[in-house]
Amino acid sequence: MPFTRIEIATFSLIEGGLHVLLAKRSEAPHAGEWALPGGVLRVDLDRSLEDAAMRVMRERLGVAVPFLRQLGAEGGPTRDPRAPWTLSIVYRALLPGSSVSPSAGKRITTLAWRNVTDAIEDPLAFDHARLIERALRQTREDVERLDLPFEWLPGTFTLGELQATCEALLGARLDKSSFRRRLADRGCVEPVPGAMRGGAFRPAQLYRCRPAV
Amino acid sequence: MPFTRIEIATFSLIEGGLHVLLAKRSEAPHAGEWALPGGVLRVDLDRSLEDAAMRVMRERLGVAVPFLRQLGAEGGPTRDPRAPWTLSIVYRALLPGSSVSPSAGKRITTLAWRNVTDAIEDPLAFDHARLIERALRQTREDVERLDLPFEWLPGTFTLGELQATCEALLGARLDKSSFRRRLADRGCVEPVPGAMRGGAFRPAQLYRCRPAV
DNA sequence: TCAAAAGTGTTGCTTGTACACCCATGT
DNA sequence: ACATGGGTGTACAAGCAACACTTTTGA
Repeated sequence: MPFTRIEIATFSLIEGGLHVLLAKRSEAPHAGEWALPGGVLRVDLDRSLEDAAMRVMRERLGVAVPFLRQLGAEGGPTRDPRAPWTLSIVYRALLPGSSVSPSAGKRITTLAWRNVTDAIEDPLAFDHARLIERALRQTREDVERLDLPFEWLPGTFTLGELQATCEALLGARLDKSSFRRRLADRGCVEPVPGAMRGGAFRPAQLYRCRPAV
Repeated sequence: MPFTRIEIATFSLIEGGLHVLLAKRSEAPHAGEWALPGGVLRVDLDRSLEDAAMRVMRERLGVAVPFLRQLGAEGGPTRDPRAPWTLSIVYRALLPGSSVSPSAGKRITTLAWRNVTDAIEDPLAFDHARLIERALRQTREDVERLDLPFEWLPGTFTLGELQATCEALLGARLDKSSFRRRLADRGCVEPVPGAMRGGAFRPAQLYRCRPAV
C-alpha cells in the first residue's frame, strides 16, 4: 500500500497580494526548500479524507477550517524519496492571513506566507510547484463563476471590498457595474438592512453572503 | 496505510441509451450486488495513478484506454468491510459499447452494461451509487462546455451523429443550428474534404475531431 | 470645492436559443 | 411527390464588458 499523505494549498490575501502558505523544510529530502504543509493520513484517527485534511490543518497550522476543497490525487514512485510509492491527496483552503500563527514543528523550520508568483519561480520541494499551479487555476475558475472567497471577508462587507478581493485573486481588474449586476442576478449576496460602513468618503451599504439554494 | 483502490466508472451509449459498466459481485461483501469494476493499486506495477487506472481497465475489462479522467478520491473506515480503512481513486472512461467483452474473473460473476437510471435505482455495493452520480454529473458538465465524447464515435462522423451522442448523454434535446454554431465557433471539429456518408437520404459531410490548441 | 469612493444607467458585443426554411436523396 | 435527415439563415433574449454618469462624504 502506498505512503499516503494529505497536502494543503492554503491561499490568503495579504496587503493586497495573493500568498500561499509554505513550509521551509529543515531535513532531507529537499532540505532548505519550500513545500506545501501536509501530513500523513492516519487511519486510526481520520474518519474521512476531509477529516484528515482538517486534522493536518489543525496540527500543522493550528487552525480549524470547516470547508476544504479536494482538488485531486497525485501518485507515483518518484514523488518522494522517503517511500517507494507516494500518494498525495491535495486540498485547498482559503484563510484570512491574520489567522495563522506560524509555529515551528518537527521537520519544519519556518511556516510563512509567500507571494504566489515568487513562490512558483523558486524551486519547490517534490512536485509541489505543479500542485500549487493547479490549486490556483481551480480557485480562479471558482471566482469566475462567482463561487466567491467569503472566507477572506468578515461576516459583513461592502461590495467594494468583495470586488477588491476577487481582483487580487484573479490578478485582473473587474468592471464595477458588471460585477454588481452579476452578483444581483445570481443573488449570492444580500444587503444587511440599515447597516452601513462609514469610511473616509461616502458610506457604503454592508452586505452578507447568502447561502446557496 | 489505507487499502488503496482504483474504481472505474465507464459509460457507453448502447442502442441510444446511456449505460454504465458494472460488475456483479460473487463474493461477500455485497455478494449479488452490482459494483463499479476496480482493483487494488499495485505499487510494484504502477508508475502513476493514471497508469494504475489503465492497468485495472486492461485487467478487468480487457481494454486499453489511453485517456481516463480522474474524478477525485473518497476515503473512510466504513466504506469496505474487508479493510479497516479504504481509499478509492475514481476514474471515468468513455467507451463504445461494442469494445468490451465481458469476461468473468475472480470475485466477479458478471460484467454487464446497465442502463444508468436503472442502475442508480438498485442498491449498489459500497458507496458506488454516489460515485456513479458524481461521474455522471461531471461528464454532463464536460459535454455542456463542448468537451465532447469523441471516444464514442468513429474517427470520422457526421454532425448528426455527434449531436445524437451528446443528446443521449445529457438526456435532453439540443437545437441543431445552435449546436453547429457552437462547434464552428470553438473549432473543435473540422470537415474531412470530400468525404461524405451516404445513407438512406441526403449524404452528410464527414467531420473529424480537431485536437485542442 | 475637490478628491475619492459608492452606486446607477446606457450601449453594444457576444453567445446561445427558437424556429423557419432550403437541399439532396431513396422509395 | 414526399418523407427524411442534412444544412443554413434570421430573429430574439440573456449575459456581460466598457464607459459615462450621478451621489455622498470628509477634508
